[in-house]
Amino acid sequence: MSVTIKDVAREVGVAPSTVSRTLKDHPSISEETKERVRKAMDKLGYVPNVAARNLASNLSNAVGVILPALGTKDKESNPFYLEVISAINEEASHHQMTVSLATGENQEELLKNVQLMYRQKRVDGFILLYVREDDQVLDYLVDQRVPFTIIGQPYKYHNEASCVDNDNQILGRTATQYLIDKGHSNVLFVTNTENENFFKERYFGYRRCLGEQNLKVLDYSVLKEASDFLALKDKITSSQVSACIAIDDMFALRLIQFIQLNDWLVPDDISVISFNNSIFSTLIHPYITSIDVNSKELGHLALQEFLEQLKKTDSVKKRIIIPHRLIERETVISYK
Amino acid sequence: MSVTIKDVAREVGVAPSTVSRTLKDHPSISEETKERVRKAMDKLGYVPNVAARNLASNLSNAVGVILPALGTKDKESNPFYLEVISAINEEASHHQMTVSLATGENQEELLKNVQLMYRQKRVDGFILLYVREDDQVLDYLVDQRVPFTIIGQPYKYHNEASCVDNDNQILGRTATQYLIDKGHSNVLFVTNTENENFFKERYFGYRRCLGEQNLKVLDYSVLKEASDFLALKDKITSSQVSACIAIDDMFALRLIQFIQLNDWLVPDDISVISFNNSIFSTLIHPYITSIDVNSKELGHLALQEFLEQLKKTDSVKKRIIIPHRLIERETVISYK
DNA sequence: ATGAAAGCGCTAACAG
DNA sequence: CTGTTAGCGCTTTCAT
Repeated sequence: MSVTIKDVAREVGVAPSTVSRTLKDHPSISEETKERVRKAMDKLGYVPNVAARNLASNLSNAVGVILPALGTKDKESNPFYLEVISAINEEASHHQMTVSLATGENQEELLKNVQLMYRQKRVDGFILLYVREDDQVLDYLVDQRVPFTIIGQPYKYHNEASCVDNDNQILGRTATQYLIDKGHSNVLFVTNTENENFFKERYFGYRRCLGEQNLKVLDYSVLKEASDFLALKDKITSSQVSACIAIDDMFALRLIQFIQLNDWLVPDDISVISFNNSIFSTLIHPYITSIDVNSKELGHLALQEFLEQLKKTDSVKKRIIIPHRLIERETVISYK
Repeated sequence: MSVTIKDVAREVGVAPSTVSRTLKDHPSISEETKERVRKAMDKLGYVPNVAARNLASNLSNAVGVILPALGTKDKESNPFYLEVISAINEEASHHQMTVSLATGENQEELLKNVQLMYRQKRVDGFILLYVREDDQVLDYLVDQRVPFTIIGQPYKYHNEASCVDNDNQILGRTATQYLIDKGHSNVLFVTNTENENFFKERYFGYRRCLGEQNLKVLDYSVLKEASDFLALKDKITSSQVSACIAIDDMFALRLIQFIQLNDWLVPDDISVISFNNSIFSTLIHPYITSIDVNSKELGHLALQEFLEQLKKTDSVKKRIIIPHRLIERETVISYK
């Protein structure tokens, strides 16, 4: 049926192992025979059978990408995930690897799927696209010494987890400093999620930035349910807030709407800056000034780092920081 | 290392083949021994090695999901894809299959990746998440008799392609009829894409619906670049348009913005209805009245249909239609 | 109803 | 530098 390593070997008049070695560019084969083998491969249209290779090498050449147990439609609609997945996939195909997805309706199901994928040897390890506290999936990976890398920063296992991430503290600081530079002195941090690690970090960056410059730092405000409306309005008025930092673009859109509902103008009365630079920031005017987290790069490097982990399981569990980029648009006014 | 079929066989005192047969619930094994084998599997924690299975059976138990060659950030941000992918993945895991992704920066790269995945036997076939004219990928699949099913409706190969889709003509008709029922008689179809099949179908549904009732049918309007602004404004004014059908939610958001820019109110002056019922329809007020295409169901059925194709390659290339659902929100006013 | 045995296509010692 | 060979774990005839 399809061309095998043996066919190629016969064609060239060498042993199958020689062909196999040529495939991996093994140093102990002479350039000359390698060349002859490669020619024959082309001629016969040889393509390695991954199943056979996997069985023999006990590797699957596949990486599992773990999505958060969705639940909320908000999460599933976040363009960030697909962007990162595409990036991982691109990079993976450059390394002759494929990516398989691990999803689940809830944590238990997700864990089950992850375990099965690994035990069936469908994947060599995983890249996690989320971080949460008390994550059984993460526990499993660490416990079983499954190779993995996280996009984000975990709550624990700081020395057992390799991760690729933005420096969210710096992100928070960058946003804050940008507003300060534009002449804002009463800056408020607004969010719809308090538990995510990236929120805590960004908020902390905000606090330190203001604190260091002896400017007024405000406790963050939550805007999630209708009951939060009044509190936020009061806060803005009483603290004479002139600028808000929103936890991400999608939320910023809602925040802007809230501001306008209260007869304030963006950016004339209140400026807004946010994170992610996703499609949401250029959906409607005023376009949102936002900090790009570089999702492509996150994906690419996550895969490369994962490959490192795979090569030597004992390799250092480093933490790779991806730079960001502030995109100026229409939601911040300058007082200088 | 890990438990194999042999270990189980030894434990029970049967031949490996008996264990293998139990795994597939082969009829020629007595229920009694099957039971004993299953017990032993549980006891030893046996998990089949897919690589071995794949090699022996020449099947990979994996399906490739082909994403459109992205290019535009708009496409990559469309939440529809991730929703469908998740749904496919869910269904796949219920059938002991995994999904691998096929992506590419452009058509050529995508084709290359698809071919490689298939020739390396990483996947048994594909599910396509897009449709385009003159698609080399589709040509390849049909030409090489690779099993596949399309989510959407292809331009050609009507008898060689199994597909799962909404009936976009009915969708267009549903939107139109809804507006008519609410007392609108001058309805305009607005889009930012003219080439996609789903646009053509929805627009055709719109035309037929109005035509059959002897109401005024208008040529569709395009709103893509700044140069389209004036034309659209004139059209609305001169044709006394009271309602617009937008090609999807994301676009509807932009359309609404355009309308408001011209000092019209939604829905007081102009009503809007759109398709997809994605996150974009409930992002900002007025929330958009939209037709849900049921992406979960699309994904689930696509996988099931793909499995059919896999079982018997010669099976009928049917076309499965997924029902839709109109979600009433805040962008359509009733004159009745 | 069950067992024996021959592969599936490739890798990786071990020889030479 | 290259060949020989013994598997990797499972499926699947062919016997019994």
